[in-house]
Amino acid sequence: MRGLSRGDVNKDGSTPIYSQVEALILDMIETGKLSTGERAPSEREVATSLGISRMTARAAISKLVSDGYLHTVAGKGTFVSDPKLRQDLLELTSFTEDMLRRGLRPGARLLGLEVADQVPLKVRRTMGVSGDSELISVRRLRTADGRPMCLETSYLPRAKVPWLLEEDLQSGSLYRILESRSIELAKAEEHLEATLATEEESELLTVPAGSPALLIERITYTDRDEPIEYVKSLYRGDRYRFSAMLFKKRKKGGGS
Amino acid sequence: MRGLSRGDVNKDGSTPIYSQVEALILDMIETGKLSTGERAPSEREVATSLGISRMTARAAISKLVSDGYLHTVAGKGTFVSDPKLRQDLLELTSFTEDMLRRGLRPGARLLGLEVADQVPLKVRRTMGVSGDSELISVRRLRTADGRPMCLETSYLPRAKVPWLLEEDLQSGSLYRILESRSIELAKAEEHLEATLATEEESELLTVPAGSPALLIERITYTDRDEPIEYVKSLYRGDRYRFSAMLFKKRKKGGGS
DNA sequence: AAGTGGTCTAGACCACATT
DNA sequence: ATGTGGTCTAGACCACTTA
Repeated sequence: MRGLSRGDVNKDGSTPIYSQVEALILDMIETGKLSTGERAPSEREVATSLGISRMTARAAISKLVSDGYLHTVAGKGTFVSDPKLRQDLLELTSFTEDMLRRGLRPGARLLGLEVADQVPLKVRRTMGVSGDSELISVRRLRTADGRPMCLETSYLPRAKVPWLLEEDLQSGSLYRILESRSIELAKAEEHLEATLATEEESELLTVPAGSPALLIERITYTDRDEPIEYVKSLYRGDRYRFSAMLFKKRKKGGGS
Repeated sequence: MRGLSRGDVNKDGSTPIYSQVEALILDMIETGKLSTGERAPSEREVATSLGISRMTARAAISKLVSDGYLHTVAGKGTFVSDPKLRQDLLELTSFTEDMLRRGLRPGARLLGLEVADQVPLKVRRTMGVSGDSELISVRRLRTADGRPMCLETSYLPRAKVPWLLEEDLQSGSLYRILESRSIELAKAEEHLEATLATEEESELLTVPAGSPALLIERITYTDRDEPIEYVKSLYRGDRYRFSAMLFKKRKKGGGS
């Protein structure tokens, strides 16, 4: 299989070999050297042509399978999946990343940044704090291409982000700020429901009162499973669409 | 670590060892033998106590990690994740399963089952058919505990499910019917948006006209990446909430 | 120093597909 | 008969954390 040769992987570098292989195959897919439905090089081909172990090649391919780029058929081979099935659905992103991905220019108008002293019980419980003044709240009107997209209220634990009150939340992405402080976000639980914008909300979002809106509640966790952020976002129903990829779980007991 | 001994795995059976190990550890978590935040047995412990290779033990643990039951910390160990983070979010389920999981009794009222001859272009394209009469449409009012929950319109390729017109879609789950015919569903792409119920829709859903509703579009694929179903569902905004778990992807090349 | 997860090797046998 | 993915082994070295 042309395109894969021993020189393509660096065994001494700090980057794991399987990650390099993953990037190599991904590149072949994205540049069209491998097209949809086509058979990808087999595990053994990848292993021998790159001079690595089959298990290492397999690790790379497995990752691409779980990310939706490839799918395997036992006895036949590994095939390139339909691009529709490998869209970056269900990836945890910031509003900023989300908008950029949609081809829109993200923006923010800061409505409030303060130590919160009247936090709903539900939020306090979720964030694992008991008293008042333990959370910082950020309220922002998020814009896309300059026009209102959603109304966002975040709560973060003061103990973990005491420096937040000094940050510039007008322009920057909150998630990028957190990462620059070595707070690694790992996953988030989201709940979505359809609702109507109240009078105040519709005014800020510049839509008629009673317009449909998508209410998204998100609890973000760090790589140590600690809740780091509770966000309630109200998106304009006419401008926003949420996408996700759902997977079927295997049955227990070897049935399937 | 008590609870894991050589007799617990069957090396001759048809069930892979790592699946058995996965089930064993999962059981320890669900029965409380391992509680939230506690350290799970290490890869080497599992391997030696069960008399298997470390790589096999690791395969089982990796699966549980990717399913959200455990999380690893390099150099420290593997820990049991918060139950909130391992809820079955983002799993592909039928309406029937979904309702049962929410503790509601699912039901259906068949509104239409026919060969569809006026299918929107978008649906035809998605399903990969060109002409008319190649899709079967199913329109049902779905109920939960006897009260209307959503209005569901499905399109399936006639060529793949010619027997569908004879099926009982009043009581049974469509997905269970497909599975009984050896059609394995693997994943689905979903798009959600907030909207308002039209007059006809609100009447069927027994809500006031102009009520908020969650519009869900789903395209379901088989394990061979073939689209098998296109569904448009309109859920009552006051009764339904969609949940998902989002994960952060790793950065490439150590740039971060 | 000892234990942990992260990575990697060089083999092996199996069931299944294709030729 | 050959090639494929699926599974499994019995080692190995590394960076990291904890004691």
